[in-house]
Formats: sequence, structure tokens, C-alpha cells
Amino acid sequence: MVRAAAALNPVPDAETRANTDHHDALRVWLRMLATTTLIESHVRSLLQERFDTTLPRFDLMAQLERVPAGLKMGELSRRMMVTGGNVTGITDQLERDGLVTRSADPEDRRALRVRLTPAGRKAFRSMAETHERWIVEAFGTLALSDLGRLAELLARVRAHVRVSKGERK
Amino acid sequence: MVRAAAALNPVPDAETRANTDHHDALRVWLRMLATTTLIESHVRSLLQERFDTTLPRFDLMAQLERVPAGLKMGELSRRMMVTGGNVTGITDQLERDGLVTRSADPEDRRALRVRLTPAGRKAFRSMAETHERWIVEAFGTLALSDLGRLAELLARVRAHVRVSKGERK
DNA sequence: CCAGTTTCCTTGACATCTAAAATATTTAGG
DNA sequence: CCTAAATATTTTAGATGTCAAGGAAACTGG
Repeated sequence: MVRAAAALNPVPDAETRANTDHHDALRVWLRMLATTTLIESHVRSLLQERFDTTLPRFDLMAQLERVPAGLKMGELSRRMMVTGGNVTGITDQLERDGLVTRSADPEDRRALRVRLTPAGRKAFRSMAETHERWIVEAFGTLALSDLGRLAELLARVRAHVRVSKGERK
Repeated sequence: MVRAAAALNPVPDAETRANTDHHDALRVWLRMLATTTLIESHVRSLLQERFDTTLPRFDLMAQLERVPAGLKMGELSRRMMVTGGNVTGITDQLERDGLVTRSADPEDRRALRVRLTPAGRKAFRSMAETHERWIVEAFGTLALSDLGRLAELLARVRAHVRVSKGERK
């Protein structure tokens, strides 16, 4: 996808010298992106087929499922890592379908609390169970030890990027 | 995110028994998704800031960069794993900005060939170099051996999902 | 040669998403 | 108390994505 840059970029990290050769990092990234996209689109189409719903709607409901008192729009926005305007739109649809409700927050009149309705909770539980089965199957080729290794590698990358991002801005 | 389903789903894979505990697979998946999304949004905002462009536009140009003769719309669609309508829209914009051209395919009058213009090629090379630097830095916390392990684990998952998906439909 | 099908592309309707502006409320400082 | 800044949400414009329908050209089997 990309040409090699000369070996001129300093590694800002402390301990790991002599690490990523340039093409290697890019190749791993593209593979990671492709794999994630593959699974994600698989899940999307299954959600569509079997439950006539979408991934963002499922994600929003998943956030609410463990919080019976509901979440404020802003909390949903932060947890889902999307903008507030986006949450507004998705909530509109779920509300229209009777799966969530918006109600005034008693402690802050600017805020709204979003909650699953009983119908929403029921629908979510059914979807979540099936969804987990799909994911277990997708990763079913990895032994438990491999799964742990993968988790650990991902955690390291994530933490590293978080830090660099924070530093830059 | 999801409750545990009882241990009742058979692992369709041959060799690996006693593998993914249910919550583990889900946890790894969510972490992988979060990590990928984090890097992707990082790249997106950097592309926006530094080059006033977007990831889909960059991706499309990346496809064209190695094929001076250009690609047909349908080929772009397949390579980018998006629908044709989507490619039409992104190409419209790049064409408007003078970065690509659409020209008739001499061998098939239904088809169009999309090519980078010299300006497009120049712009892409500059972006690609910087983009690679970002990615190398993002994965800079991993030693080369870790990078290899990560690549291998991802490849296995990807291949496995590809197969299951093919089987189902 | 030609009707029927397939392929290539665009268009239209709609769901997601972001960024930025507008509104309403709360909070902080004087 | 009262203004100024911060916060919570919605709205708008625009890019990205899907799917399905439509027009043009190419292929296919008589």
C-alpha cells in the first residue's frame, strides 16, 4: 500500500529499540484492519438477517443493559466513542421502535436519561446470546492460550497509542 | 456486554477442543475492535488535520497508486470491499479535486477506468509516507517478534472466519 | 441474428457518522 | 444576585456506507 520511508523515525518509546521494521508494522495494521472489518461485517449482516437490526443499535442497547437506571445521552456518547449527534439519531430510532425511553433527569434539567424498555431488554438478551455465539465461533480457532496472547498484544498497542495520542494533543 | 450462554455450543473446528471460554472470546473481540477503532480514528483525524482529506479517499488513491493503467470502478469496489455506489461517490469527489480522472475503457464500453493524475500521485506519495510513519509509531511498542506473533494470530482468525462465512452461505 | 441474461455503472432512499452552530441549564466568580 | 463560562442536547450540513432499481453494453444459446 505504501512505500518505505527511510529509517529515520525515532522510536519514542523507552524500552523497545530495534523494533518495528517499517513495512512490518504497516502489514500487521492492514491485516488487523481487514480481520476486524471482516468480523464486523459478518456480525452486521447476521444482525440484519436474524434480528432486522443494526450494529449501532445493538451497541447502544448493550450499553444500557447493565444500567437499569439508564444513562444520560452524554454518557452513552462517551462510552460508545461517538459524537452526541450520532447518539441522538440512534436513540430516536430505538425510541420509535419502543425499545428505549427518554425521560427527564431529576437532578439536571438539561439532561435526559435513556433506559431500555421491558421489550427492549427482552430483545437485547436474545440478540446478545446469539451474538456471543457468533463471536465465540469466530475466535474458535484459537486455543485459550492464544486468545490470551492476542489480548495481551492488543492491550499493549492500545495503551501505547492512547499515550502517544494524549501527548500529541 | 453480554451474559454467558451455557456451555452448549459445539466448536465446529477440528483440532482445538477445550478452547475459547465464552467470555474470553467476547472480551478479546471487544478489545480488538476498540484498538482498531482507536488507531483508525487517530489516522482519520491526522489525515484531516494535515492533509485535509479523508480515509476513504486515501484508500482509493492507495489502490490506484500501484496501477498506472488505472482500475475499473468495479475493481476498485472489490478491492476496497465496498459497494459500487460508494466508489462512485468517492471518485466523484477526487475527480472534482483533480486527483483522479475517469476515462472510457477501450475494451468495454460499459466500463470506466480511474487513474491518478500527476497531482494525485504527488499528493498520495506525500500522504503515504506520513501515514506509514504514524502506523509504525502506533505499533512501536511491540518488538519485531511480537509483531510477528500478532500477525500470525490475526491470520488464523481471519482464515477461520472466512471459511465459516463461506460455509454458511 | 436476437431475445434473455448478466455485467458495469449511476442514482435514489436511507442509516451512520462527524463537526459546528443553536438552545437550554447549570455552575462559578464577583 | 448576576453575568460569564461550561455542560447537555439537538439540529444542520455533508461525507460515507448500504441496498435496490434503472440504463447501457456485452454475452449466450438457439
